[in-house]
Amino acid sequence: MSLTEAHILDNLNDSQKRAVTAADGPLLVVAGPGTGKTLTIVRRIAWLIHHGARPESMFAVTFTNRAAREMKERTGALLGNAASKIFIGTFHLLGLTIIRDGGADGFTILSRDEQIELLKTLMKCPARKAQQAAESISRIKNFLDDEDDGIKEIFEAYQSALRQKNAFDFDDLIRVPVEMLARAEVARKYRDRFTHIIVDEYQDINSAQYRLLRLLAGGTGNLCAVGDSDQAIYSFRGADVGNFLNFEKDFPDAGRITLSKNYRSSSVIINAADSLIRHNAKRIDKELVPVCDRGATIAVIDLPDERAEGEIIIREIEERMGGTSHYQMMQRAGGGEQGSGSCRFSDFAVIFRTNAQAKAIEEAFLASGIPYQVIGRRQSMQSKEIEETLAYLRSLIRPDDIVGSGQPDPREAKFLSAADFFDPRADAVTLMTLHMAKGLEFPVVFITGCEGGLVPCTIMKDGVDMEEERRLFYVGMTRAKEELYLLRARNRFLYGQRLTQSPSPFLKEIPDEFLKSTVVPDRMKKRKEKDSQLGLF
DNA sequence: GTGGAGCACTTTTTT
DNA sequence: AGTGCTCCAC
Repeated sequence: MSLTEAHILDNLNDSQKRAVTAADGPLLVVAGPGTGKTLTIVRRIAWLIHHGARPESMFAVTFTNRAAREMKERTGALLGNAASKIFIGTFHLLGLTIIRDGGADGFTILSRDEQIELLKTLMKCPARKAQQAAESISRIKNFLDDEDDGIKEIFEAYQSALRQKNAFDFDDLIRVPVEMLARAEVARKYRDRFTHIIVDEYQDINSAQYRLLRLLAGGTGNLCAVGDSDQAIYSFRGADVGNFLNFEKDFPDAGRITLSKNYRSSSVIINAADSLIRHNAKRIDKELVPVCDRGATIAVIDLPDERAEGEIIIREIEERMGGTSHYQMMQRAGGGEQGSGSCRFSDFAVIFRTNAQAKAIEEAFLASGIPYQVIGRRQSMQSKEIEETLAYLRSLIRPDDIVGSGQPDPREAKFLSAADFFDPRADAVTLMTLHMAKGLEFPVVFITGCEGGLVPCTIMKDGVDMEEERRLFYVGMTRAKEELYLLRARNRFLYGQRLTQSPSPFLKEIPDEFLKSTVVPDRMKKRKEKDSQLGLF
């Protein structure tokens, strides 16, 4: 291997180097936003191999295909051939591999929709009820809830239907391996096989994933958990930050390394976000040190309503792009690529708490002609197209294209979601929820709906976890590299109601020195204007 | 099997 | 408000 130690450590800062070269044993890498987490993981893999670990003996797991793909590509770029022998994939793909390895054969995997369809038939009930049942079953299979009387009968019926069909659902891909590994000889086999384990986004693992990891890491304890308690935003689907916070109790001889240097954002953005997140109690305290310049002050804009919110976003984008007319000229001239400045539409992102907010923003974009893409959920206008495209792509895609040459299987196409087809190279403004924004970065970010009721999101439910909501806002803020806008409407139409909105309480947690507030007054009603003019005569 | 009236619902979502 | 679903009538 031509790779030298110097190559592997090239361009790393001190803490990154320490994480890369840390000795065997449990290791917690606390990696704040923009601190070079993936770089560090990839280099650590290279380091371990350089120091004698066999590629087949390690695996790195992520939650999403997107993250797995990136890690795979970067590992491949660094290590070449050896990289293909390392298991790099999602938790579910790891589980699938273990199940198949155990001799199971010819089974199918039920998609979410197929699962609900099956439950509808079994329960002879409307889709809604079936969906609720699917959720309960999912929670049981992830060891989040006990199997209580209410669900027991349905659960049994569902399980026997799966057996009959020789099928597994998504949750089985974790649960079944956990059960397989309960047998000592099976556990031993995998512990012998996998001597080095790396887990990305450890703060987001749920109970089932935790059990699987404990079983696999039981031998050497060579578990490297990478994550950030401040970016735990999936508790609503069973993720438990507690696993991250308790890592050093779980593995008493664990080392801890904190990556503090932020290479992504201006110091204003980093210091503001850091001040905010320090209001959380359930976290591993860490410093976040900006490497970039101070940058622009964060714009807090107080607007009359959600329409004005859309309009001001358009105005700010057009200003930076040199005006719409310029953009249209470029298009007509067939130039296409980008404007004369350094700005592209893909430099901008609009982020919101709820999908319902997308509508007003989309309308503003449609009226302006600025290209945009909404990522994530079943969105209004694009949903059908996306679904159709997805179905088409799923039918075409060879799985080995997705997961690499290691584990080809036609089933793996089921693991694709809409988010996997988000094209970061498309020159369009990206609209998405705070959840979907995690892991991404943009030069200019607009966070809309910075209002009580939405951030934190309390309109639908009380007893909301304030710390998780604060983390979400933190994730949103730290997506911005250069400029950050925090937009709030005084008046908002939401779920059939016009609401008077107060500013988000989180805004007060950011020191004034980082903010510049602007108030846009209510638009004058045309009629009123006329009336007052007439009144003059 | 289809079309329309009425009804319930509306945070976040990967695999 | 708007949608998506159910259920009933034909």
